[in-house]
Amino acid sequence: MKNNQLPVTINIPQFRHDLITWFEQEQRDLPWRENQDPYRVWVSEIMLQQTKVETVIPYFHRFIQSFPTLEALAEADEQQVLKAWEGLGYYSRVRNLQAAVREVVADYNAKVPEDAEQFGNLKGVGPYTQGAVLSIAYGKAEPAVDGNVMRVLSRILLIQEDIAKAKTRKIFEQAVRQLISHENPSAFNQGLMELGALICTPRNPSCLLCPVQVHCKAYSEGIQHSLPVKTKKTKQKDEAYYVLVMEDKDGKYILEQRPNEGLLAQMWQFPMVATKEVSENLLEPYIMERYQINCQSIDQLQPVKHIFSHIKWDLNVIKCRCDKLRVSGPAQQILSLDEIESYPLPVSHQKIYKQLLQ
DNA sequence: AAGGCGGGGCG
DNA sequence: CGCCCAGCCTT
Repeated sequence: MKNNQLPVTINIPQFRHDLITWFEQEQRDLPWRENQDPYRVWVSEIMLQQTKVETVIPYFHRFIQSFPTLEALAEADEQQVLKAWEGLGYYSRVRNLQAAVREVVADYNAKVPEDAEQFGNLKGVGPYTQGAVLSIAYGKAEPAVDGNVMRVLSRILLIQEDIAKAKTRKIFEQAVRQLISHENPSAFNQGLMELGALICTPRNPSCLLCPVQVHCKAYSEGIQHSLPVKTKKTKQKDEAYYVLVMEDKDGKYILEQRPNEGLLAQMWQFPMVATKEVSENLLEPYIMERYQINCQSIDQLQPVKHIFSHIKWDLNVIKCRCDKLRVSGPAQQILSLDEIESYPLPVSHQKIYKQLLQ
């Protein structure tokens, strides 16, 4: 192994002590901190990926209530699992999680493996989640480097590498391996993240309240605001669709399931067609040809704009009153408003659904 | 190494 | 508006 570690020149024992003492004093009372059940810790870590704590809390309660144990989740209906995740985003997280717990039941006698390699090879478990679950649930001294940790340590240790680059994470993992408390890896890792969430925030960090201020090189040089260095910029694509809300005389609607892969995989929606595929005045014949359905009338509902991290959707919502609906494929259903309630819809289509309720 | 993959909240 | 959030997977 090459000895190219960055110089960690802070007082390590003092830093550990200051961080852990602060964490034990100031940590938030969060539902996944009630105990160290590896399953609950695991669920929380998946939910918290790219998602704020306040957003996760209600989802965590509902999810654990519906699927209290690893076995319960393994045996659950996939649609119900997806429904429990509805609105949380990044839906592959929960499909991977269920696949992984099924793996644990099949291969590890329904016990979350303590072995880093075994746990890390499970679906949806990357380097961060691996270290987080193993340290928090099992007390293993493994690094758990997320965005918080990179921000906090970039400031304390004055690390100027671009955190948008994939290999940079390894630098921080090496730093954590030198810093981490072997007596209490859980409090150390959670302390770094809690510090990032409460004190060492992206903008306007509260350095005057920081329990490890005396260790912080960025603060001592007054450059905490310019760290971490991050280059990646997002460019969004614009996409415009007609959303076809086809309603029959019984107040039922056609819903279709999205493909198994890609954006909003396996979620349900009102049928959509890209506006560039058909001009608005030809929608009726299009519906006739594509869905074999005769429209009696066409109305515009409130248009919906929806922003993803990488796409902007402009949804032109068209309500078609139809004499009789029919499905034109296995991925379609004719459903009442009540029945739609039990299907997982992306937020953009929940907005449309809410219009129909009025 | 870079891009796809949600949704919400903040300045 | 752009940025960030307890990231992972595919190419």
